Amino acid sequence: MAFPRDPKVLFVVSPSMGIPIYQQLVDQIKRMVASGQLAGGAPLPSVREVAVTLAINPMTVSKAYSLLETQGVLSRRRGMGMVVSQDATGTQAIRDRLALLRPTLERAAEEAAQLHIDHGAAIALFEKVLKGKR
Amino acid sequence: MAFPRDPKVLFVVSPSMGIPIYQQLVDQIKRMVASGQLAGGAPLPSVREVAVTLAINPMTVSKAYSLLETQGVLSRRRGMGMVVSQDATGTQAIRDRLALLRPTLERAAEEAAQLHIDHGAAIALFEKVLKGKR
Amino acid sequence: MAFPRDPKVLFVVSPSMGIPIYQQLVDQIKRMVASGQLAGGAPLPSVREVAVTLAINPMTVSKAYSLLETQGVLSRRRGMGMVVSQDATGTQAIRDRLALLRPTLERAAEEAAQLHIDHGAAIALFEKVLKGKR
Amino acid sequence: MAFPRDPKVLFVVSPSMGIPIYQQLVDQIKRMVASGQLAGGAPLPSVREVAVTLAINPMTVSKAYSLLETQGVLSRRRGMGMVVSQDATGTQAIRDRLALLRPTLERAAEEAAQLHIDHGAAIALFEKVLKGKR
DNA sequence: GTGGTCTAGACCACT
DNA sequence: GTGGTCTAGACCACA
Repeated sequence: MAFPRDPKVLFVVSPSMGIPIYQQLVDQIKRMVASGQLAGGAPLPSVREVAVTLAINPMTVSKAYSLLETQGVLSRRRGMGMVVSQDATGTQAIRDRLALLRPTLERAAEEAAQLHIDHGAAIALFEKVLKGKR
Repeated sequence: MAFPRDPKVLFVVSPSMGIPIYQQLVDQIKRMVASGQLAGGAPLPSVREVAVTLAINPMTVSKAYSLLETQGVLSRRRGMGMVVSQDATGTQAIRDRLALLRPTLERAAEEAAQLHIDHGAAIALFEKVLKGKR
Repeated sequence: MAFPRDPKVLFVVSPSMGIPIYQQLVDQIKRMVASGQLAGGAPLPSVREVAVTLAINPMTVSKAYSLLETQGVLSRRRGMGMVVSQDATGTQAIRDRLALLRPTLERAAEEAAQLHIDHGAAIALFEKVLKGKR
Repeated sequence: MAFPRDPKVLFVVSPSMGIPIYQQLVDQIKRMVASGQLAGGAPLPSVREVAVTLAINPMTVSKAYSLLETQGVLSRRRGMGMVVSQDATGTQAIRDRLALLRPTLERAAEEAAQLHIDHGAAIALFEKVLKGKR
């Protein structure tokens, strides 16, 4: 049990949703890194563990991890599985949390424009939704 | 009291984008109905016409129209083309423009929460993005 | 006004239903002949009149009349429009009302079999539906 | 506890008949779900398999499956094929076998009324037809 | 003229 | 392996 502490990381996926499972994992891990929930060097649960827990295909988890490795967010520690990169350029880029939020807001702005919803109404709705979140 | 001839309805699609063409058409028509640009009873350009104009396959257009028909947004006038449903429940649901915008904003709120971005910062970013739209 | 009495015949069609309009007209007229509501020699409303009343295309009415003429149910009286055939073989065949009802019941029996509904339950449901009709 | 492998599900279609092939498939699968022959979670033969077996185009099969998915009868397991929805509202509605039979019987009752056929005669004919089915 | 159906075959995304 | 998307082109039914 000399492993680097129990990685109490939990992922959630919604199968049969529009977004691919591997993509949901990638986004989720990025957000956890950005918010500091996953610090540099922190270990990630093994591919097999995630696969069993979420009842998904191991290859799907592997694809997510590989993608994040390519992007420099995760590193492969031989014999120890994946860990969050210490301060690689990849991780650096993710630290800008606003940048991660922007794409979705841009899509919302696009939709608002096409629906002829003015800025005030759109912002009001966003505020309402944010408050409803908790 | 003649019918609004020459349906000057124009669609735009971005091929080679991630979103399927038929889906782009579906979303676009829904927004046009929602914004009142396409009123109840308004005729839609024929499948062939759209296909030629956008240089896509008629079946792709047909698929979009069929989907909208099952959703109650469009009605088929046998041998006479498609028209926007008069006041079907489907169309009704679409009339609420804010409701159409909400899902995306909810996703944004969800992401903001996971990123530990506070409400003020999120709203500020949304305002910035909205202004950037034009 | 020397026309053979006002043909108080009324047709009903449900547009945007599965069954073609001309077919609905054909079936309806056959049933009216079978039940005696339209006796031999009785005049039918003109193509134009039916088309205007039901707000459908005259060609559709014409197609129904022509089909019935081919089948010997109607006859074309020059200058007088269509009338029910006096006792042509076509009309004769229609006089068997049960035969007209049979196809639909056969389809029902087919469906009941595929649904594994036994005869007793199917008949019980039919009785219930018949009583509900009035 | 292994999944019910070898889905011995067989479909039959009559090409060159009036009813579209995809519609025949849809109806057939609905009846199989209704009669319990296809339980919730049961896997369906792959699009390609059905296409080869019935010697029809994969897209035709795909269209049937897609329709049943939008109706909530089937679910897509990403990359793993289609299965019968566990207990979706769509499936639920189908479980009532009598309800599936009713529309046809109502049409028959309607026709009987228009033909002035009394209830007794109509039921007698239905019994006769049912017996003739086997 | 309208939309609907089907085919044959290619390519892509997900697991 | 799975289903999804799109194409090009043919034929049919309806009004």
